[in-house]
Amino acid sequence: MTDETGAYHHGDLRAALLAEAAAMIAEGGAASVTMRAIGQRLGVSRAAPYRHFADKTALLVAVAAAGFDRLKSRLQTIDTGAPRSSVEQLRRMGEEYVRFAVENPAHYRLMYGKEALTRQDRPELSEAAIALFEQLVSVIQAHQKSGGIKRQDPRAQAYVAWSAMHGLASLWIEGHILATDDIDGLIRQTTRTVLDGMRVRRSR
Amino acid sequence: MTDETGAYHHGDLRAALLAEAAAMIAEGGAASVTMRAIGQRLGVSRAAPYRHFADKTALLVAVAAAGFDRLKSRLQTIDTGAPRSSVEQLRRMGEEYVRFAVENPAHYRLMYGKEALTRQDRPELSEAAIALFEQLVSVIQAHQKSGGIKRQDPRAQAYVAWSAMHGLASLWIEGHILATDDIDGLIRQTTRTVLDGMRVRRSR
DNA sequence: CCGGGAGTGTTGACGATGTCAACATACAGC
DNA sequence: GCTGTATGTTGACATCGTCAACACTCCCGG
Repeated sequence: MTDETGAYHHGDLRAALLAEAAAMIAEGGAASVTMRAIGQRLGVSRAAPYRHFADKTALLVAVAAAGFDRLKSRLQTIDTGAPRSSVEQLRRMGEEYVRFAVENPAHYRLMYGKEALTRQDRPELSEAAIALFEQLVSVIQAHQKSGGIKRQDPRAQAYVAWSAMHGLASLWIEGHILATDDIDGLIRQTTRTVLDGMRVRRSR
Repeated sequence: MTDETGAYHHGDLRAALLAEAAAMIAEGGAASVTMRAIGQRLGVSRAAPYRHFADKTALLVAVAAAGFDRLKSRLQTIDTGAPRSSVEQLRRMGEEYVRFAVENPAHYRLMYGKEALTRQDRPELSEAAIALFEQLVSVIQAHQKSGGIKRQDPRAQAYVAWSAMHGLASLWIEGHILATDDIDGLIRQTTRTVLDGMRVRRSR
């Protein structure tokens, strides 16, 4: 073995904790993650996780940050999977963003639910979110250059787009959207509306 | 006394619990609300709240629902405060929505944070949120008739607008928006972008 | 007027949970 | 092989939500 993370008694408990916590979140929500429960599922004692994470919050923050990384990778695939010429691609990224949330509701909730995590700043989590945001900014800048969307502050535009997608994902996850049957249609309409508002056009 | 809620020993503990819980949420977040703490602050025992609310969740749900009511009233003021002729009014409603969230971050978080509240359906909370949504639908319908915005499914359009506003509020509250200095400008840009995407126009 | 019942509040207790200190074990490098 | 450190375990404690048993207060019917 001799991984860089170490593999003493258990054999890389740190990675196992991250995976098991993510699994438990998917099964029963973040509230179901208990130091005792996760230890039991991994065959270690309740205090074992404290050798790898300062406290329960640190573990959850790490899981949440991993979620941001996964989401970013998924969007990156779309970003590089087609030419940046058409705003169509930006639209697909938005759709993929919401789809990730719909497929991983509890994980997504954890990523954005600061209340459950901390009242202090958790740099690890902030950085992961910022990386995602910067990716979006870069795509928007590219589309500004190609003339697809208005040449405003790209960061502000990125916040607007992010807000719309995150809001839709959040409302859906919390059960506030009753158009249960056609979430895909709603996702499309949301991306189209926002992009239309960002597009270059003659009138007005 | 002889209120409809009763005023026996304490003198309307139920109302006091709601008010005190809201105050504690504003001061220290929803996590700081403890049955023991709230009892102590009101000079009653830790079990006294259980005579008025089935459990802690029920209390928090009631507080959250009250938040939806307050928010709805606030938007209603704008809705009725000016003629519905201009979409300008819809824009102001959106801005007011986000402003409410920014001014009451912990309360807003509670309103939308299902995780902290329940895994079952809480009809009281759902109904309060739906009432808010229906208000938005009605305003949008009015603007469709006056020709300001596209004649699409008004509910779908309401979801889009709600998503954008809620998303912006949520991102801001969770500290993901670093343009700390000019939140008002960002709010304005968000409402304008979404409304532009919903507007009737010649091109395209 | 008064006695009982319902509404309201209190106390004691229990199980679950996060966390720490003290202790035990196993691996790595000398 | 020995020693130190990384890793894991156990016991304990404080806090929390919640319930059962009890106590008090008010109102209403006789």
